[in-house]
Order: sequence, then structure tokens, then C-alpha cells
Amino acid sequence: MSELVELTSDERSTLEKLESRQRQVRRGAVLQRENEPCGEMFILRKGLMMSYVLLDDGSRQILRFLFPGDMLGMSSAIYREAPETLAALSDCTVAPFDRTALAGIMTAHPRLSAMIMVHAQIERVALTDRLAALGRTSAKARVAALLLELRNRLRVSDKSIANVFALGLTQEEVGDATGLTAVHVNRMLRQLEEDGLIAREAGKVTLVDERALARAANYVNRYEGLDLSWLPAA
Amino acid sequence: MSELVELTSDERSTLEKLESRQRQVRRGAVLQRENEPCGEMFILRKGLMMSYVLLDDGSRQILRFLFPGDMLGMSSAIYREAPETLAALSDCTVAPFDRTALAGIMTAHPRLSAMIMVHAQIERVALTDRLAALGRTSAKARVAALLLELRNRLRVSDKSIANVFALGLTQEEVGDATGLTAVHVNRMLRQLEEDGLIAREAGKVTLVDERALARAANYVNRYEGLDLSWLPAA
DNA sequence: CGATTCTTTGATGGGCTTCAAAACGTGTGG
DNA sequence: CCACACGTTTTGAAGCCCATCAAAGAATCG
Repeated sequence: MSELVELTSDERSTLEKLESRQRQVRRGAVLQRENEPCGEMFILRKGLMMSYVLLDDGSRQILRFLFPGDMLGMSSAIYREAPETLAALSDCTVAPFDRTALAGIMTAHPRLSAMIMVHAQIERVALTDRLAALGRTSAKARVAALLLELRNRLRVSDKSIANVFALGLTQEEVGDATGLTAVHVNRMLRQLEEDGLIAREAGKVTLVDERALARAANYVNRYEGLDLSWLPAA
Repeated sequence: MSELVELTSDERSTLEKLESRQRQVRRGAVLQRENEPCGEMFILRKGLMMSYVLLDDGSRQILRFLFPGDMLGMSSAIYREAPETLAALSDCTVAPFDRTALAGIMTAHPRLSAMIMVHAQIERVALTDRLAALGRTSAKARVAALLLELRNRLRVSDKSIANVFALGLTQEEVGDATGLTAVHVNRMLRQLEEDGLIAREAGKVTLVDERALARAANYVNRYEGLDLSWLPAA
């Protein structure tokens, strides 16, 4: 959040207190299961997680990948039962907090609440991008968009990442995120490679022609182009 | 918002002031255009609107239908340029307000801000439902889900609506919302009719077997099952 | 009442799925 | 450290769902 605006020391200590408790989560572990009573919310400190839903034919739709700094389970906060499952894709560290803490922040820190809202809106717009991708773009474009999004999000917490990065996902998972089968994801990756847009080696992906990739994917980085000048005073 | 909790007179007057200015919008008119600098936000008072994006092959993805009581353009508030277009599907009345007013509410009315956040989260979950529908369900299921959602949302502001309602959308629009072609939407409506799930007459749709329709559509009403006990005090 | 938009139906084709199986990694226990 | 089991990646073949193209009715509007 400190990347959006300069925080006051008061705000900073409030957030530090919010994140004071920490919990380790193993790869594959589930933090919250769909349709079960929802307990806490979390801030992801380290690692990669995802949220997904299971349809009753057994298929899975990955709704979102979660990166360090993201808030998890905010939507669950307002429902009696969780609308989505939260699971760890790598070993993770999370900081749990409860609804009371959220209510406390909203009462005492208007600017922090506004920034939480800003985060929620960024996430919402990213969701609409994916909605448009699933509804109206080709398999190749969806896979390309996922690669770009993943690289950009990973780079936020690891500045060393440039055009090469570890995918960290199976092709099955890429398929569940893009609405495709693992088989077809494989073919699309192959095509992107043949087209000279990406390269692959030992589980690492290289974005060879990022410009062309973004064009093919209709991709917009939603963490740019913000206007936060209107935020309430600290 | 008064349907979520009992508002205090202070909160009520704040919201009334927010909605004091009113503007008429003709059917087909555009309130906000994608990629243009965003001005105001709005509360929809009357009528039916939609938000959509255009992809560069000219295809359209309708992101959301907007009903009385909904806030429009909240996502635009945080960007310099609007990420989506807002257009009226029927003659509408909207109440415009600016970012300053939003910041003012967040400072002076913690509970109202929390309720705005609740609204945003409901909308987010509804979006993820549609994401899962586009990614993992059949054309028939998507059309069925749209019919159920539309009926339920319309009923909120018009209690007289039961199982019969005016669609208010062209099949082209249904297609742009569900990621299908108008031609295929037509076939799916026909199939739903042949299956005895719906009936159609003079532009009106009847949900004949709502239970079966919800099952076919994997549909969950996200305006139910809320837990708002944690909201900050008024 | 003419014009335009919307709905409906048919025929054809393609993108993606499904099914199947081999090659490749990767972690685990002996 | 090897052997085995299991998950993942890769490739092929066949088929289906939905798109595309086309055109005729129906409805709506000026």
C-alpha cells in the first residue's frame, strides 16, 4: 500500500499491527474452502496463492492469482459462507486478521479505507479484463495475457525479474485460469513459441517480443494510470 | 443501501445530498466512454444501464448490467481514463457526484464507507460468478444464468415482478454479455423453451421451472447470505 | 407504411475438447 | 543412490460446440 502514497507513521503502525500475526502455509494447503463458514481475512506476505471455484461437473475456474501485498478473502468477509476457495501454489506466509480489525480501520483511518477501496477497484477492473478475455478472445490471446499479467505481478515484489521468469503453474492451472484444457494450453504455448513471442526452457518462460505479446493479448496493466489525488487527507 | 441496514437520519441526509442533482439519460446515450478522461461517478435512480468494453477486433463484452441503486463508474474514479463504457439500455435517471464527495463520505461516515465496500464486494463476487460461467459452462447455462440474474435484480426495484418479466435486451446484447453470438443465443433460448424451463411471448420471458433453471445455470443469488454484523457503529 | 432493427432458421466450418498414450521430470522410499 | 511411482508435458486423432455466413420473417419506429 505504501506504493500508492506516502504513509504517515500512524497509518504505518496500524498496518503493521494488522499484519503482526503471521502464519506459514504449505504448498497445496487450503486457507479457506468454498461454501464453508468464513473465518478470517489475510494479507499475503510471501509466496503465490490462488482463489478458485469448483462447478458441479467438477471443473475448476481459477478466479485470481494472489501476490505479496494482496488482501485475501475480503469478499468472504461480507458473506456467511465463503464464495471461493483460497489455496497456496507455493509455500507462503500470510497475516490473518478479522472483521473487527477491518471495521476498526474504517472508523479510525479514512485514508487507509479509501486505499483499501482503491485496491478492491483495481482488482475489479482486472477481473473485468479477464471476463472480456474469456468472453471474446482466442485461446492464444488468453494464454498470452496470463503470461504478461503473471510477469508484471511477480516483478512488483521481485525487481530482479525482467523478461525471464518461472511460471510456477502447471499447464492444468493455466487452463483453469483461462477457461481452457491443459492440452490446448500446451498447444497455445507451443504456437506462441513458434511465433517467436516467447521462449521456454526448464520451466522458465521468456517474453521474447513483449510488445507483440501485449498486442495479441489486448493487455492493459491495471496497476498503472491511477489517479489518487482525491484521497482524503491522512 | 437502506436495504442492508437501518440508516441513521444523519447518514440518510448525507446520501440524499449526494443524490440531490439528477440527470436524465436517453436510451442509447453514453454516460462515460472507455479510454476517455473520467469525470464523475453516478448513482442510478431509474432505468437499466450497462457497462462494456470494446476489443480491437470490434467485438463487445458487456461487463455488467446496472440497476436502480447501483453505483456507476466507481472504478473510473481511481483511473485517469475510464476502463469501461457506461451506456443506457432504457431511459434512465442518474445522480452524478464527484470524487470529493466520495472522499468526504469516507472521512465523515465510516459505516457508509463500509457499506460502499460491501456493495463493491458483492459486485466483485457477481463478476467472479460470471467469470466462472464464461470459462467453464455451456452456452445454455450462461443464458439461463443471465435470465435468472436479470429477473432477480429487476425484482429488487419492482416487487410486482414474479416469474414473468420483460427481457429489455436484444439477443445481440445477451450474446455480448454471455460471450456468445446473437444467433447462438437465439438457439439456446429456443432450447430452454423446448426443455420446458422458460416460455416466451411478445418480448416477455416466463421462468417456468426456476429450480431446474438455477440448477442448469449453477446460479447463486449473491444478494443473499450476507453477514453485516461487523459493520462499524453509525 | 416504408425502413430499419431484431428474430429466426439453415448450412458449413473451425477452434477447442475429448480421448489416448508416450515421453519427461520429480520426489520418495528402499 | 537407484528404482519406482506419480504428476506433468507433449503429441496425435476424432468429434462436438459454437461461430460464421446467408437469408427470410417479424417487430418496431419514425
